[in-house]
Amino acid sequence: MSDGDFVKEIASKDTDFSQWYIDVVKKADLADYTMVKGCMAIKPYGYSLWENMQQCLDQKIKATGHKNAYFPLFIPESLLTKEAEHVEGFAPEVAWVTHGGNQKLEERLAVRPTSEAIIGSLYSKWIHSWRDLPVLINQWANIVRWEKVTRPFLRTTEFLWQEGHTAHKNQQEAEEETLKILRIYQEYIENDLAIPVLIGKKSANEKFAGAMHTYTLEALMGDGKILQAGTSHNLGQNFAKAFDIRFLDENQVEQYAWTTSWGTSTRLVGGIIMVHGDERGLKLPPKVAPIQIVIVPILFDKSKQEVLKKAKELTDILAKDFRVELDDRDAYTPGWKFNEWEMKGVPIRVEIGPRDLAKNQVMAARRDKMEKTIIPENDLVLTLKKWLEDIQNNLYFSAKSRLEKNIRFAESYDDFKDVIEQKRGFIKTYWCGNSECEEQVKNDTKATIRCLASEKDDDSSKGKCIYCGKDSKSLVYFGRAY
RNA sequence: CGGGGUGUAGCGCAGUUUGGCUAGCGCACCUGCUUUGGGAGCAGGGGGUCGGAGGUUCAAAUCCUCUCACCCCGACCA
Repeated sequence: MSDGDFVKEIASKDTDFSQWYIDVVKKADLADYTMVKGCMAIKPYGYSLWENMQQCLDQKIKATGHKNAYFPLFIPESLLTKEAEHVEGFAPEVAWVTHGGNQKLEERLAVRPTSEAIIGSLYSKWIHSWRDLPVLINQWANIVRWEKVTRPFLRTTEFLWQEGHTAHKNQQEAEEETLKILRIYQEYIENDLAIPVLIGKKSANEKFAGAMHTYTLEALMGDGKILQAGTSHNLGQNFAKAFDIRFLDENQVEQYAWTTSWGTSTRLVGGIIMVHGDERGLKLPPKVAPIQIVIVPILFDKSKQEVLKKAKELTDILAKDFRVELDDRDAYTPGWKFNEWEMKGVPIRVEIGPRDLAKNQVMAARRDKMEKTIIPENDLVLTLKKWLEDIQNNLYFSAKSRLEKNIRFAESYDDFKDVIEQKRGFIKTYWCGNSECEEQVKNDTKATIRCLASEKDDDSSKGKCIYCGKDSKSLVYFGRAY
């Protein structure tokens, strides 16, 4: 039997990836469209997934000495415009508040597209001495960016994220922070979300507006396109100078602080869908799945009461170790439920019916491999625990092997264009460091430099630029990005 | 902003060319009975005024004018 026999509600992943993506978002009950373009409602199942993701990352952020805080949604125009490169980068996508009630405001207010400006202006009040540093703050917040093309989770007008903002007493400490966060992000995205990433520095064209440099994590999606999964910026003293964040150091010398900022967003929900999903729908990594195990009782008239009773007992037992749900809805047949929970990506399904009752066993099915196995009741908790770990690893390693197969080396620009047209994925190649070459490649192929693989004096950087043929400064990864 | 397309029930669509009975179908929804180990069956039922405004006509989902929204391609773009 082919998948087509089962999948009645979602488009084919192979032939129509973007429709498949939209279908999964809607049918798995993650989110819904609203009256405002680009603004989605995140439904309970999707939000629960986000909450689990938040929790995983929040723990890691806090474990490294950062504290959460909250800053305002509105940023006065005069504040936003203080860092020139920053404004220029964000101006086209800022939403403005011009009226309070019926009264026109003296100065219009930006709805934050990111919070460097508002936080920078406050840090200037809070930081006076080297003893005040470092300041290590993170906030979970919503952000608005007026994008022309929007897609649920991947690029929405309003989205949820965390943004860290830190201030340090010297360049080195700021750089260490930037890299520490990069590693935390990598751990979170690879271990918790099971999404393998390539990490590295951004080119000047692609770095954050106003940053000294940006580190990024780049992930391969199911259609060969690349998703930027998170970024960590070393802002140097640019923002400290713009927002006047100064302190007296140990030697009584006045200095500007060195700041960093870093963020990951609900976009990663889109990443989870596009990395792990298949023809049947979502496939969720156990560590963040809202429901890890669903129990479907198989009900016949004669045995209904006993089976339900047993199913409830099992649910209570499993609830001590897992996020578990009993699906005792009467209106749907087991087959219908199987398909629905598969679409929603629940890692493990446990079936219990009269046959199992008699033998003190259950039937269990894994979403990742679509295998059904009988498990004796006595072994249940241990087996399921092992399965969840297994599924988590399996998702990661299959994604990892897909990633590795989709990093290709391009010898010539013709090769490069062929690969981008036909296979996509990452292309590893040399680059001279000139923005114009990067720009030309983008115009020709829509591919951009996702990140640098190595730089300058490193031997591995030596080669000829893929576009102009001159000596290269860097080995880089190109790809078409979301 | 340029080119193309689509708006009829929650979703997907037919009907529009050639105006005419109470605007129809599938899925979903509600009620009841029978069912339930891979998307159940039968019976009954609720829901739309045809994107909006104006016009032509005895009569408009259908023809005309204007307008709005959305989608695709291009341009733009963390």
